[in-house]
Amino acid sequence: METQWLDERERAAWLRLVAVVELLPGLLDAQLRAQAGLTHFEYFVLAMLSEAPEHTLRMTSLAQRTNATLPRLSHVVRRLEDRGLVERLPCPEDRRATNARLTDEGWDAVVAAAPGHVTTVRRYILDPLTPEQLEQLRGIGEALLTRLDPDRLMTALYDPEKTGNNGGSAARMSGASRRTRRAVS
Amino acid sequence: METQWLDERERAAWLRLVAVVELLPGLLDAQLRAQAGLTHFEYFVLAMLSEAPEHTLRMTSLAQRTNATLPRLSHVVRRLEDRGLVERLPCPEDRRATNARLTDEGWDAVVAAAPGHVTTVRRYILDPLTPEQLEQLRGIGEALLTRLDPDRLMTALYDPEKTGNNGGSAARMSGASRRTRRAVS
DNA sequence: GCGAAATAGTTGTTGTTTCAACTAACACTC
DNA sequence: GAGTGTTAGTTGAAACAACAACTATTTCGC
Repeated sequence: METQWLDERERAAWLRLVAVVELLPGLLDAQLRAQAGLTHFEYFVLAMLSEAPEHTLRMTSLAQRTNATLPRLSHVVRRLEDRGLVERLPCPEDRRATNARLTDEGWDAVVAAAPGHVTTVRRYILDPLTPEQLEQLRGIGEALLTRLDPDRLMTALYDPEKTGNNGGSAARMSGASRRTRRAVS
Repeated sequence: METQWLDERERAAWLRLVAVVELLPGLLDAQLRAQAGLTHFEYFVLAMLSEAPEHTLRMTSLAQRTNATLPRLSHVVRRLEDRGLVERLPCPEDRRATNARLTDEGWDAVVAAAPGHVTTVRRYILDPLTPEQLEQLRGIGEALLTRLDPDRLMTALYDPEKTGNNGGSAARMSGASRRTRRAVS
Protein backbone atom coordinates (compact mmCIF):
# COMPACT_ATOMS: atom_id res chain seq x y z
CA MET A 1 0.00 0.00 0.00
CA GLU A 2 1.86 3.05 -1.30
CA THR A 3 1.32 6.26 0.65
CA GLN A 4 -0.20 9.07 -1.33
CA TRP A 5 1.63 12.22 -0.22
CA LEU A 6 0.11 15.66 -0.09
CA ASP A 7 0.37 18.01 -3.03
CA GLU A 8 0.87 21.74 -2.49
CA ARG A 9 -2.83 22.58 -2.43
CA GLU A 10 -3.63 19.89 0.07
CA ARG A 11 -0.65 20.78 2.19
CA ALA A 12 -1.57 24.47 2.24
CA ALA A 13 -5.11 23.76 3.41
CA TRP A 14 -4.08 21.14 5.94
CA LEU A 15 -1.29 23.15 7.56
CA ARG A 16 -3.63 26.07 8.08
CA LEU A 17 -6.30 23.87 9.57
CA VAL A 18 -3.80 22.32 11.96
CA ALA A 19 -2.60 25.73 13.04
CA VAL A 20 -6.17 26.84 13.75
CA VAL A 21 -6.88 23.65 15.66
CA GLU A 22 -3.80 24.15 17.79
CA LEU A 23 -4.29 27.85 18.44
CA LEU A 24 -8.01 28.14 19.04
CA PRO A 25 -8.43 26.05 22.21
CA GLY A 26 -5.74 28.01 24.01
CA LEU A 27 -7.39 31.31 23.16
CA LEU A 28 -10.86 30.22 24.24
CA ASP A 29 -9.44 28.79 27.41
CA ALA A 30 -7.46 31.88 28.26
CA GLN A 31 -10.39 34.23 27.78
CA LEU A 32 -12.85 32.14 29.80
CA ARG A 33 -10.33 31.52 32.55
CA ALA A 34 -9.54 35.20 32.87
CA GLN A 35 -13.08 36.55 32.68
CA ALA A 36 -15.16 33.73 34.12
CA GLY A 37 -12.86 31.38 36.03
CA LEU A 38 -13.86 28.45 33.83
CA THR A 39 -11.98 26.32 31.36
CA HIS A 40 -13.51 26.06 27.93
CA PHE A 41 -14.43 22.48 28.64
CA GLU A 42 -16.16 23.39 31.90
CA TYR A 43 -18.04 26.14 30.11
CA PHE A 44 -19.00 23.70 27.39
CA VAL A 45 -20.38 21.29 29.97
CA LEU A 46 -22.40 23.99 31.69
CA ALA A 47 -23.65 25.30 28.34
CA MET A 48 -24.86 21.86 27.26
CA LEU A 49 -26.75 21.48 30.52
CA SER A 50 -28.21 24.95 30.14
CA GLU A 51 -29.77 23.94 26.84
CA ALA A 52 -31.11 20.62 28.06
CA PRO A 53 -34.67 20.11 29.39
CA GLU A 54 -34.77 20.68 33.15
CA HIS A 55 -31.11 21.68 32.83
CA THR A 56 -30.45 18.00 33.32
CA LEU A 57 -28.58 15.37 31.34
CA ARG A 58 -27.39 11.84 31.91
CA MET A 59 -23.65 11.57 32.32
CA THR A 60 -23.27 9.40 29.24
CA SER A 61 -25.28 11.75 27.10
CA LEU A 62 -23.33 14.73 28.40
CA ALA A 63 -20.08 12.92 27.68
CA GLN A 64 -21.12 12.33 24.07
CA ARG A 65 -22.11 15.93 23.50
CA THR A 66 -18.89 17.27 24.92
CA ASN A 67 -16.69 14.59 23.34
CA ALA A 68 -15.35 13.59 26.73
CA THR A 69 -14.55 10.17 28.10
CA LEU A 70 -16.69 9.16 31.03
CA PRO A 71 -13.83 9.27 33.53
CA ARG A 72 -12.91 12.75 32.43
CA LEU A 73 -16.46 13.97 32.70
CA SER A 74 -16.87 12.31 36.06
CA HIS A 75 -13.89 14.19 37.48
CA VAL A 76 -14.91 17.50 35.96
CA VAL A 77 -18.49 17.21 37.19
CA ARG A 78 -17.27 16.36 40.67
CA ARG A 79 -15.17 19.53 40.69
CA LEU A 80 -18.08 21.58 39.36
CA GLU A 81 -20.22 20.03 42.08
CA ASP A 82 -17.67 21.05 44.71
CA ARG A 83 -18.01 24.59 43.41
CA GLY A 84 -21.79 24.42 43.60
CA LEU A 85 -22.39 24.86 39.87
CA VAL A 86 -23.81 21.40 39.23
CA GLU A 87 -25.48 18.70 41.26
CA ARG A 88 -25.61 14.97 40.75
CA LEU A 89 -28.81 13.01 41.23
CA PRO A 90 -29.31 9.27 40.90
CA CYS A 91 -31.56 8.53 37.96
CA PRO A 92 -34.88 6.95 39.02
CA GLU A 93 -35.51 5.02 35.79
CA ASP A 94 -32.10 3.37 35.69
CA ARG A 95 -30.37 2.98 38.98
CA ARG A 96 -26.96 2.61 37.32
CA ALA A 97 -27.23 6.07 35.84
CA THR A 98 -26.55 9.55 37.20
CA ASN A 99 -28.17 12.80 36.17
CA ALA A 100 -26.15 15.99 36.19
CA ARG A 101 -28.22 19.10 36.79
CA LEU A 102 -27.27 22.75 36.60
CA THR A 103 -27.84 24.61 39.87
CA ASP A 104 -29.02 28.20 39.97
CA GLU A 105 -25.44 29.27 40.62
CA GLY A 106 -24.35 27.24 37.63
CA TRP A 107 -26.96 28.92 35.47
CA ASP A 108 -25.78 32.32 36.69
CA ALA A 109 -22.20 31.35 35.87
CA VAL A 110 -23.09 30.44 32.28
CA VAL A 111 -25.11 33.59 31.81
CA ALA A 112 -22.26 35.66 33.19
CA ALA A 113 -19.65 33.96 31.03
CA ALA A 114 -21.56 33.94 27.75
CA PRO A 115 -21.14 37.57 26.60
CA GLY A 116 -17.37 37.53 26.90
CA HIS A 117 -17.20 34.21 25.17
CA VAL A 118 -19.39 35.28 22.28
CA THR A 119 -17.36 38.44 21.89
CA THR A 120 -14.20 36.36 21.64
CA VAL A 121 -15.75 34.06 19.06
CA ARG A 122 -16.79 37.05 17.04
CA ARG A 123 -13.41 38.70 17.17
CA TYR A 124 -11.30 35.69 16.29
CA ILE A 125 -13.58 33.65 14.05
CA LEU A 126 -16.59 35.47 12.70
CA ASP A 127 -15.22 38.93 12.03
CA PRO A 128 -12.27 37.85 9.88
CA LEU A 129 -14.53 35.92 7.51
CA THR A 130 -16.62 37.23 4.65
CA PRO A 131 -20.29 36.14 4.51
CA GLU A 132 -19.39 33.74 1.71
CA GLN A 133 -16.60 32.23 3.77
CA LEU A 134 -18.97 31.82 6.69
CA GLU A 135 -21.27 29.78 4.49
CA GLN A 136 -18.32 27.81 3.11
CA LEU A 137 -17.16 27.06 6.63
CA ARG A 138 -20.55 25.61 7.49
CA GLY A 139 -20.34 23.36 4.44
CA ILE A 140 -16.76 22.28 5.16
CA GLY A 141 -17.58 21.59 8.80
CA GLU A 142 -20.57 19.56 7.75
CA ALA A 143 -18.46 17.51 5.32
CA LEU A 144 -15.74 16.86 7.89
CA LEU A 145 -18.17 15.87 10.61
CA THR A 146 -19.63 13.10 8.48
CA ARG A 147 -16.25 11.43 9.01
CA LEU A 148 -15.15 12.78 12.35
CA ASP A 149 -18.49 12.18 14.06
CA PRO A 150 -20.41 9.78 11.80
CA ASP A 151 -23.06 8.97 14.40
CA ARG A 152 -23.61 12.64 15.17
CA LEU A 153 -23.09 12.04 18.85
CA MET A 154 -21.54 15.43 19.42
CA THR A 155 -23.54 17.41 16.92
CA ALA A 156 -26.99 16.04 17.52
CA LEU A 157 -29.44 18.91 17.49
CA TYR A 158 -28.01 21.32 14.98
CA ASP A 159 -30.54 21.75 12.25
CA PRO A 160 -33.22 24.23 13.26
CA GLU A 161 -35.72 22.45 10.97
CA LYS A 162 -35.55 19.11 12.69
CA THR A 163 -36.21 20.11 16.25
CA GLY A 164 -37.84 17.61 18.52
CA ASN A 165 -36.49 14.41 17.05
CA ASN A 166 -33.52 13.87 19.31
CA GLY A 167 -35.00 12.06 22.24
CA GLY A 168 -37.54 14.82 22.38
CA SER A 169 -35.13 17.07 24.21
CA ALA A 170 -35.70 20.12 22.09
CA ALA A 171 -39.44 19.61 22.22
CA ARG A 172 -39.47 19.43 25.98
CA MET A 173 -37.17 22.41 26.28
CA SER A 174 -38.04 24.13 29.52
CA GLY A 175 -39.19 27.69 29.78
CA ALA A 176 -36.23 28.61 31.92
CA SER A 177 -33.70 27.62 29.31
CA ARG A 178 -35.46 29.73 26.73
CA ARG A 179 -35.63 32.79 28.85
CA THR A 180 -32.24 34.06 27.73
CA ARG A 181 -30.31 33.65 24.52
CA ARG A 182 -28.19 30.55 24.20
CA ALA A 183 -24.87 30.28 25.92
CA VAL A 184 -23.15 29.49 22.69
CA SER A 185 -20.90 26.47 22.45
CA MET B 1 -21.32 47.62 25.42
CA GLU B 2 -24.20 45.41 24.30
CA THR B 3 -23.30 41.86 23.29
CA GLN B 4 -24.03 41.00 19.70
CA TRP B 5 -25.42 37.46 19.75
CA LEU B 6 -24.96 34.96 16.98
CA ASP B 7 -27.55 34.60 14.25
CA GLU B 8 -28.42 31.18 12.81
CA ARG B 9 -25.83 31.30 10.05
CA GLU B 10 -23.05 32.29 12.39
CA ARG B 11 -24.11 29.73 14.95
CA ALA B 12 -24.21 26.93 12.38
CA ALA B 13 -20.69 27.67 11.17
CA TRP B 14 -19.28 28.16 14.64
CA LEU B 15 -20.75 25.03 16.18
CA ARG B 16 -19.34 22.90 13.41
CA LEU B 17 -15.93 24.47 13.72
CA VAL B 18 -15.90 23.86 17.46
CA ALA B 19 -16.87 20.24 16.95
CA VAL B 20 -14.03 19.76 14.48
CA VAL B 21 -11.58 21.46 16.81
CA GLU B 22 -12.62 19.21 19.67
CA LEU B 23 -12.66 15.98 17.69
CA LEU B 24 -9.58 16.24 15.50
CA PRO B 25 -6.78 16.31 18.10
CA GLY B 26 -8.06 13.15 19.74
CA LEU B 27 -8.12 11.30 16.45
CA LEU B 28 -4.62 12.36 15.43
CA ASP B 29 -3.34 11.48 18.85
CA ALA B 30 -4.97 8.07 18.89
CA GLN B 31 -3.64 7.09 15.49
CA LEU B 32 -0.07 8.22 16.17
CA ARG B 33 -0.03 6.65 19.61
CA ALA B 34 -1.25 3.33 18.27
CA GLN B 35 0.93 3.14 15.18
CA ALA B 36 4.03 5.09 16.17
CA GLY B 37 4.11 5.43 19.94
CA LEU B 38 4.11 9.21 19.72
CA THR B 39 1.62 11.87 20.76
CA HIS B 40 0.62 14.30 18.06
CA PHE B 41 2.58 17.00 19.80
CA GLU B 42 5.72 14.87 19.94
CA TYR B 43 5.31 14.06 16.28
CA PHE B 44 4.84 17.72 15.51
CA VAL B 45 8.07 18.56 17.33
CA LEU B 46 10.02 15.89 15.49
CA ALA B 47 8.49 16.93 12.17
CA MET B 48 9.48 20.58 12.68
CA LEU B 49 13.04 19.52 13.43
CA SER B 50 13.07 17.23 10.41
CA GLU B 51 12.34 20.21 8.17
CA ALA B 52 14.88 22.53 9.76
CA PRO B 53 18.43 23.01 8.48
CA GLU B 54 20.79 20.52 10.13
CA HIS B 55 17.68 19.08 11.76
CA THR B 56 18.34 21.63 14.45
CA LEU B 57 16.31 24.42 16.00
CA ARG B 58 16.62 26.71 18.99
CA MET B 59 14.20 25.87 21.78
CA THR B 60 12.46 29.22 21.51
CA SER B 61 12.00 28.92 17.78
CA LEU B 62 10.73 25.38 18.13
CA ALA B 63 8.30 26.50 20.81
CA GLN B 64 6.88 29.17 18.52
CA ARG B 65 6.40 26.81 15.61
CA THR B 66 4.65 24.24 17.75
CA ASN B 67 2.63 26.77 19.74
CA ALA B 68 4.07 25.45 22.99
CA THR B 69 5.17 27.30 26.09
CA LEU B 70 8.86 26.98 26.82
CA PRO B 71 8.33 24.93 29.97
CA ARG B 72 6.13 22.50 28.12
CA LEU B 73 8.63 22.12 25.31
CA SER B 74 11.48 21.73 27.74
CA HIS B 75 9.77 18.79 29.41
CA VAL B 76 8.77 17.15 26.15
CA VAL B 77 12.25 17.51 24.66
CA ARG B 78 13.78 16.04 27.78
CA ARG B 79 11.53 12.99 27.43
CA LEU B 80 12.34 12.71 23.74
CA GLU B 81 16.01 12.96 24.65
CA ASP B 82 15.58 10.13 27.17
CA ARG B 83 14.18 8.04 24.34
CA GLY B 84 17.11 8.93 22.10
CA LEU B 85 15.07 10.73 19.45
CA VAL B 86 16.49 14.20 20.06
CA GLU B 87 19.65 15.63 21.54
CA ARG B 88 20.28 18.98 23.19
CA LEU B 89 23.38 21.00 22.45
CA PRO B 90 24.40 24.30 23.99
CA CYS B 91 24.31 27.00 21.35
CA PRO B 92 27.79 28.44 20.64
CA GLU B 93 26.61 31.92 19.55
CA ASP B 94 24.42 32.52 22.59
CA ARG B 95 25.35 30.65 25.71
CA ARG B 96 21.86 31.09 27.19
CA ALA B 97 20.35 29.17 24.32
CA THR B 98 19.94 25.47 23.62
CA ASN B 99 19.71 23.78 20.26
CA ALA B 100 17.51 20.74 19.84
CA ARG B 101 18.69 18.36 17.15
CA LEU B 102 17.04 15.30 15.69
CA THR B 103 19.12 12.15 16.09
CA ASP B 104 19.23 9.45 13.44
CA GLU B 105 16.78 7.43 15.52
CA GLY B 106 14.52 10.47 15.69
CA TRP B 107 14.66 10.87 11.95
CA ASP B 108 13.80 7.19 11.52
CA ALA B 109 10.88 7.61 13.90
CA VAL B 110 9.44 10.50 11.87
CA VAL B 111 9.91 8.66 8.61
CA ALA B 112 8.21 5.60 10.06
CA ALA B 113 5.32 7.60 11.49
CA ALA B 114 4.65 9.81 8.50
CA PRO B 115 2.79 7.44 6.16
CA GLY B 116 0.20 6.45 8.74
CA HIS B 117 -0.28 10.05 9.73
CA VAL B 118 -0.72 11.24 6.17
CA THR B 119 -3.18 8.46 5.53
CA THR B 120 -5.21 9.56 8.54
CA VAL B 121 -5.19 13.17 7.39
CA ARG B 122 -6.37 12.10 3.99
CA ARG B 123 -9.16 9.93 5.32
CA TYR B 124 -10.59 12.38 7.82
CA ILE B 125 -9.88 15.75 6.24
CA LEU B 126 -8.91 15.71 2.60
CA ASP B 127 -11.12 12.96 1.22
CA PRO B 128 -14.45 14.34 2.49
CA LEU B 129 -13.82 17.71 0.80
CA THR B 130 -14.38 18.68 -2.80
CA PRO B 131 -11.52 20.45 -4.62
CA GLU B 132 -13.42 23.73 -4.27
CA GLN B 133 -13.84 23.19 -0.54
CA LEU B 134 -10.14 22.47 -0.22
CA GLU B 135 -9.38 25.83 -1.77
CA GLN B 136 -12.00 27.51 0.41
CA LEU B 137 -10.46 25.93 3.49
CA ARG B 138 -7.09 27.39 2.61
CA GLY B 139 -8.68 30.82 2.31
CA ILE B 140 -10.61 30.50 5.54
CA GLY B 141 -7.56 29.26 7.39
CA GLU B 142 -5.55 32.14 6.03
CA ALA B 143 -8.18 34.65 7.16
CA LEU B 144 -8.43 33.17 10.64
CA LEU B 145 -4.69 33.02 11.13
CA THR B 146 -4.33 36.73 10.55
CA ARG B 147 -6.14 37.06 13.89
CA LEU B 148 -5.13 33.89 15.66
CA ASP B 149 -1.43 34.19 14.83
CA PRO B 150 -0.90 37.78 13.66
CA ASP B 151 2.89 37.63 13.85
CA ARG B 152 2.95 34.34 11.95
CA LEU B 153 5.04 32.71 14.61
CA MET B 154 3.50 29.33 14.08
CA THR B 155 2.93 29.55 10.36
CA ALA B 156 6.17 31.12 9.26
CA LEU B 157 7.36 29.34 6.14
CA TYR B 158 4.18 28.45 4.36
CA ASP B 159 4.20 30.14 1.01
CA PRO B 160 6.25 28.13 -1.47
CA GLU B 161 7.10 31.35 -3.37
CA LYS B 162 8.85 33.10 -0.52
CA THR B 163 11.33 30.45 0.52
CA GLY B 164 14.58 31.57 2.05
CA ASN B 165 13.40 34.67 3.87
CA ASN B 166 12.73 33.18 7.27
CA GLY B 167 16.07 33.48 8.95
CA GLY B 168 17.52 31.75 5.93
CA SER B 169 16.32 28.39 7.17
CA ALA B 170 14.73 27.27 3.93
CA ALA B 171 17.75 28.47 1.96
CA ARG B 172 20.18 26.51 4.08
CA MET B 173 17.98 23.43 4.05
CA SER B 174 20.28 20.46 4.32
CA GLY B 175 20.51 17.66 1.82
CA ALA B 176 19.39 15.12 4.37
CA SER B 177 16.08 16.80 5.06
CA ARG B 178 15.32 16.95 1.37
CA ARG B 179 16.06 13.32 0.78
CA THR B 180 12.53 12.19 1.64
CA ARG B 181 9.17 13.81 1.35
CA ARG B 182 8.03 16.01 4.17
CA ALA B 183 6.73 14.54 7.39
CA VAL B 184 3.58 16.56 7.16
CA SER B 185 2.36 18.64 10.06
C1' DG C 1 32.12 49.29 31.89
C1' DC C 2 28.66 48.85 35.66
C1' DG C 3 23.95 48.06 37.10
C1' DA C 4 19.21 47.20 35.60
C1' DA C 5 16.33 45.00 32.60
C1' DA C 6 15.38 41.58 29.31
C1' DT C 7 16.00 36.98 27.29
C1' DA C 8 16.66 31.72 27.23
C1' DG C 9 15.90 27.95 29.41
C1' DT C 10 15.21 24.64 33.38
C1' DT C 11 13.00 22.72 37.43
C1' DG C 12 9.46 21.77 40.82
C1' DT C 13 4.57 22.08 42.09
C1' DT C 14 -0.06 21.75 41.17
C1' DG C 15 -4.13 20.67 38.48
C1' DT C 16 -6.11 17.96 34.75
C1' DT C 17 -6.45 14.16 31.67
C1' DT C 18 -5.89 9.46 30.52
C1' DC C 19 -5.74 4.73 31.59
C1' DA C 20 -6.86 0.61 34.13
C1' DA C 21 -9.36 -1.45 37.52
C1' DC C 22 -13.37 -1.73 39.92
C1' DT C 23 -18.61 -1.73 41.62
C1' DA C 24 -23.31 -1.80 40.72
C1' DA C 25 -27.31 -2.46 37.99
C1' DC C 26 -29.60 -4.10 34.00
C1' DA C 27 -30.55 -7.55 30.07
C1' DC C 28 -30.40 -11.59 27.88
C1' DT C 29 -30.07 -16.76 27.62
C1' DC C 30 -31.11 -21.28 28.84
C1' DG D 1 -34.21 -17.60 38.02
C1' DA D 2 -29.02 -18.43 37.92
C1' DG D 3 -25.29 -17.26 35.07
C1' DT D 4 -23.07 -14.44 31.68
C1' DG D 5 -22.36 -10.42 29.30
C1' DT D 6 -23.12 -5.53 28.84
C1' DT D 7 -23.82 -0.83 30.30
C1' DA D 8 -23.17 3.27 33.61
C1' DG D 9 -20.39 5.32 36.36
C1' DT D 10 -16.63 6.06 39.93
C1' DT D 11 -12.01 5.92 41.76
C1' DG D 12 -6.91 5.79 42.13
C1' DA D 13 -2.40 5.85 39.80
C1' DA D 14 0.46 7.58 36.13
C1' DA D 15 1.31 10.88 32.33
C1' DC D 16 1.05 15.25 30.93
C1' DA D 17 0.33 20.44 30.78
C1' DA D 18 0.14 25.08 33.04
C1' DC D 19 2.11 28.05 36.24
C1' DA D 20 5.58 30.06 39.28
C1' DA D 21 10.06 30.47 40.76
C1' DC D 22 14.62 30.21 39.67
C1' DT D 23 19.60 30.45 37.28
C1' DA D 24 22.47 32.00 33.77
C1' DT D 25 23.59 34.95 30.02
C1' DT D 26 23.10 38.95 27.20
C1' DT D 27 21.76 43.67 26.15
C1' DC D 28 20.68 48.29 27.11
C1' DG D 29 21.29 52.86 29.31
C1' DC D 30 24.22 56.06 31.09
